[in-house]
Amino acid sequence: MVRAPCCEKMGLKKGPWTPEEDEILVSYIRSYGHGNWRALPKQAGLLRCGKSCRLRWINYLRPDIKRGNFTKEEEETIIKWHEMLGNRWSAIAAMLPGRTDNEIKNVWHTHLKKRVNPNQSAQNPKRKAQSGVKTVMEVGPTKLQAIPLAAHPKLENPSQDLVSPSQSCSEISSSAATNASTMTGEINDAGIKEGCMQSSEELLKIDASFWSEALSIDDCGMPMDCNMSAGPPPTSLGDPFSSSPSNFDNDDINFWLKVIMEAEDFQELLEI
DNA sequence: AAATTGATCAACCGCATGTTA
DNA sequence: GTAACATGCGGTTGATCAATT
Repeated sequence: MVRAPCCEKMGLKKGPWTPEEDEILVSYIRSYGHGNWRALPKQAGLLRCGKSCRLRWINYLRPDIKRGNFTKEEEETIIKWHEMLGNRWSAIAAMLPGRTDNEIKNVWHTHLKKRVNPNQSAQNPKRKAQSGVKTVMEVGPTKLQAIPLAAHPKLENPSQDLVSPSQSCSEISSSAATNASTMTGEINDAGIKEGCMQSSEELLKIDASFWSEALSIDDCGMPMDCNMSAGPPPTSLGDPFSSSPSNFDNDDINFWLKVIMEAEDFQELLEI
């Protein structure tokens, strides 16, 4: 694969954004959206690379960004999910609507990791493999595959649906936040496309990006359109499912997510 | 008051992966 | 099947500010 040419060569600006630049970016995206980040700065008249624009928008200018200190609940949520997912900041961010992966990453490195490992320096991801500490996602695909399907709730109650497949993403975002903060609530299907999940084995191949994508709002700060009756989302926003056809069933997803989220720790998962 | 140290966080970088032609 | 391009992610850096000496 050939990398895209580096944008700095073109004499583009780097460093902190000025209020003027912010205004230009915001007003452009409000008017035209961001079909193509690479083309956006040129069209908007910004001397920035698309990557920089995207980052600025996502981490700072998006209308739904939540400002201010993290609450106790949010911090607990981060700790809990970090325990399970490792440094999958975008996936963790999906559990905290209004918070960005960058922000969460910063909070983790500045506050939370000290709280979790007071005697240790940060768990260096490059050393993670050596440490013997594995996250659910790392171990899951091998261990969790052994979970007997007989435990599947669908077999006991085929009509049990935890959430309507047509539930809007905004509802999903808020309920995801609730679930994430309590870590024990009912798990919804996070807007998963109806009928696209068919086998629980397939689910176990799932990566944390699923959490992020399925629960996330889009880059414009607007909830991604998960209501299938409304048709596919604009191609510019990307459809996490269209390019990677999955064969999962909503109940499978519900079940395994619930198992994972309700487990006190990973050991508990292994014992299931 | 000045210098030093530590904490914070916005922004950048490189890479992986997905998409398109 | 492959090259070119677009996007997203996680790690890291550096500027800034506050606290301490």
